[in-house]
Amino acid sequence: MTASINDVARAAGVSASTVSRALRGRAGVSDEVRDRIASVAAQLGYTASRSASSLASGRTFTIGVVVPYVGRWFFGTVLDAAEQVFSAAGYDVLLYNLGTPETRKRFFAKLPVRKRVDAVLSLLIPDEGESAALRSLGVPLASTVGGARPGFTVVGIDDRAGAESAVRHLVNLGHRRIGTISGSSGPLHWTTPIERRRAYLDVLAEAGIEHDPALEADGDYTLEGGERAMTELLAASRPPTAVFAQSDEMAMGALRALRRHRLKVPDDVSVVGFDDHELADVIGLTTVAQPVAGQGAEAARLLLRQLDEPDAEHPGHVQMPIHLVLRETTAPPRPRGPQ
Amino acid sequence: MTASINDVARAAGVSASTVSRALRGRAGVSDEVRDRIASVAAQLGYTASRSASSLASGRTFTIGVVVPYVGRWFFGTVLDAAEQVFSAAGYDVLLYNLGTPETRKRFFAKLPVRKRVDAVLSLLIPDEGESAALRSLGVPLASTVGGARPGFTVVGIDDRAGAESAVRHLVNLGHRRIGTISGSSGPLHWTTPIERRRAYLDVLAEAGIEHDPALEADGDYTLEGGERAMTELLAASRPPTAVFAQSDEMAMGALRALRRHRLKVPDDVSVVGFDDHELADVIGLTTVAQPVAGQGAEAARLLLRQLDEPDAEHPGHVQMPIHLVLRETTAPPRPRGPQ
DNA sequence: AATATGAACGCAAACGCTTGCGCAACAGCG
DNA sequence: CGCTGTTGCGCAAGCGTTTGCGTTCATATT
Repeated sequence: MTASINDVARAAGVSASTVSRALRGRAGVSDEVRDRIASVAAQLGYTASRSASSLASGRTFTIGVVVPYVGRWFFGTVLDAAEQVFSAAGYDVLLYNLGTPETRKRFFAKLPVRKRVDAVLSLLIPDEGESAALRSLGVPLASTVGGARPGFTVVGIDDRAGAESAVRHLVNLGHRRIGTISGSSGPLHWTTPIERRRAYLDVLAEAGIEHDPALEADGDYTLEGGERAMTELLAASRPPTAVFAQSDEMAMGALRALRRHRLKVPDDVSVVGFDDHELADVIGLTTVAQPVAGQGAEAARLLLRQLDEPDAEHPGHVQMPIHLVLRETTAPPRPRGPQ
Repeated sequence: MTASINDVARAAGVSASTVSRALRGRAGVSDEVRDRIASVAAQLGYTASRSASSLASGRTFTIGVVVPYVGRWFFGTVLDAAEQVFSAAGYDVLLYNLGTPETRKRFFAKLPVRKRVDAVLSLLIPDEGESAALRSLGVPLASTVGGARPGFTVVGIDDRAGAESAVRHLVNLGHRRIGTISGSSGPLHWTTPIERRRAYLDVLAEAGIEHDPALEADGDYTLEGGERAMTELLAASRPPTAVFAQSDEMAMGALRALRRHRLKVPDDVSVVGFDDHELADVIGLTTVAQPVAGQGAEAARLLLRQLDEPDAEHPGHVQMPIHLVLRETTAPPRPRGPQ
């Protein structure tokens, strides 16, 4: 069918080993022979079979990337950036999309990446068992979400500081009834929602505002969840004048709910998000910006470095910068009548 | 390191061939032995090496998916849906993100998928040479974009009809100066922008409206491009009262531009998009809805069917339904003074 | 009872590479 | 001129599966 290494060897009048060495830039081949082999290979349209070469060498030149939802902006963007780094370095990307609990379970049970990848980049936070499963692969691991984890290189942001700046912004504007839409649900062992919520509580306490449980709702990190959560908050006996949504997509859901309730943003309710979604600017959403693509690229680079220098010292946790972006969904609370 | 088929064979007291047959459900193994092998394999945590098995069998159980930009909503969503179908069927997905001309060129020059995949799903429109390269792989091909192409199973929508319904909607509202933001740029041999533009021209003609070239601008299928294009249109001597943006992301860019110009939507300008982006609903964008995830899933299914029954008859082109979704960015034109 | 039939399993040859080792040939050295 | 190194290349043994074919043994057939 397609040309094999022996076809090339025969056509070039050398042995298969020389072809192998020549094409991969290994030493021990004269320039003349190397050129000849290269041209013959090109002419025959020869590409080494990845299966055969990885079987023989143990290297797969493939990176496994596991993602909760490729379709969501955050993950898509991280993946995009990471893929570019990997493919530029000659690695292929094997994608595992683990949206549902079943697919996730099946993935970690069968571990289809075993013997198939040189490293794994996880865009989801594995629980203890899942972490152990990944570690059992014996390859470098990285993650772009959550906090530091043994065996993983994780590049992330300071969730606490980011959330603090968001809530503090609302406090500084004069808000006292500040709600939050969190994303804590699901079986994810995710430090992110914990950190962000903690920051919310801390800033409130620091400002001397009493915490009202009726002002917290779960938005499941989705648009629809954000909408539901906002609706819940509005149903409180004393609804909030400002809301910190712990992701932009939930913030957008909140905006939708507010629109349905004929409430004006920011006049009636202020909203601040988290992520700086690509569309946050379009809708004028005030939010905490994090370098999403940057984290994907950085994680990919760190992984590659580990593959290149397995014995060197490698950072276990790097933090990327964040900053608050002021747009048009936050303003001082509407002056009230007799308070 | 990790267990091989011989370890399992030894532990189960059978030959490697029997293990192979047993684990893959092939005939010729008694139930008793099959069970024993299964339990031994589970105990040893054995997974067959994909490299070895595909080298021996010629099957890779891997699908190559090539995407222009994973980060963009449309492609991310298609990919998500397709991946689910593939992984449910036991196939892995090898992702190629071909955002830049260089990566794209390199991909088609080296064809890293050669001997690595059983089929290819392309979310970009290959030109003639690229199509030929893909066909040379000798595996089933599918695509979710553009029109019918020889050698490909393509699942798409009726772009012409969709665009017509969008423009006709604007006409019916009473608009006469209708602009369009197209996405024709780039070296993509893409029928989509051609079809959508054609529809735009046809409907104008059908309504007896003279075509004004100043009301066409290129938005490059991006948010920023849409914004630029809208700004251009507004600079026309007689700016449009309505705009048909040929994708939702460009429509969102247009909305941003309009906001910057302090123009009200839909009071001053109506906007209709195309795609029904997940956030279209949030911002109330009137648009032509197409089943994005549906197309990805359908294409994946068709590809799998071709792998299962290579000799059967397979459809070359399937069309999915579309419909106009009315929201809040379109309205009759503001009554003018002496016209 | 002899033979054909089929099921269950093992043998061994691929599959297409990589790589340690060996062997020339040649250069540099004293 | 012999000796040690170096360079360029081929040999052959893997890497871990799959699969065609052969063998054995129990069962069915005449």
